Amino acid sequence: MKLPRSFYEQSTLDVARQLLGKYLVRKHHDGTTVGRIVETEAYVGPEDRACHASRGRTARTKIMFGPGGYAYVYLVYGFHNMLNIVTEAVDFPAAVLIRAVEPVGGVEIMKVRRQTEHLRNLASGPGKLCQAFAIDRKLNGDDLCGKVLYLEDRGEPVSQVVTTPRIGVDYAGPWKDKPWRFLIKDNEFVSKP
DNA sequence: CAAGAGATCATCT
DNA sequence: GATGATCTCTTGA
Repeated sequence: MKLPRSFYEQSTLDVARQLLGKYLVRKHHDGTTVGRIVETEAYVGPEDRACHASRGRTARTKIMFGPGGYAYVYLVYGFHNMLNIVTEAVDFPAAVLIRAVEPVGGVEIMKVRRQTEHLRNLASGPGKLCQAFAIDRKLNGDDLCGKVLYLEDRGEPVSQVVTTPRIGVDYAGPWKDKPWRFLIKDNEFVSKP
């Protein structure tokens, strides 16, 4: 049920695709929050200029050079935390950004954290999702095979998957057009169609 | 509803 | 010193 290390050690595009329909579980002293993943993006290796690790191994990116199945959490724009799942083998830097989930458990906690009553606005975007699930940089490097933050397979197949270019990476030159964003078709909880 | 501005800070040059 | 893997609010039809 809980996804094992071997799941994360597959190729990044496969992991990004297969994460759709899986469940994100976050244990916190306020309570547990659970969401069904409906949108992901792949950031693949040293060549991909949209991937932070394309600028080399630094204090921030070193986690991506480690083994799969660890959390890479960082802050963008001074406000928003982004949750990524490190993939592939040691020394191949890659990760999958979790962009949106459908709220499933702990919805009341999410409403308080997000200051909204609207289910569709709780976790429909990478920054919103982190706020709803109380994920911040303190979770950077956390082991997803542990007990605080992990993913579950509940045996639910995903009907149809759509791919698009990734969001917000116009600076990435030829890499910006790669169809490496994955969404569940017609799902109302994605960040944008 | 669509478009645009502003917020704010860790990270790398 | 510049720059984001974003969000929210305001503005104007």
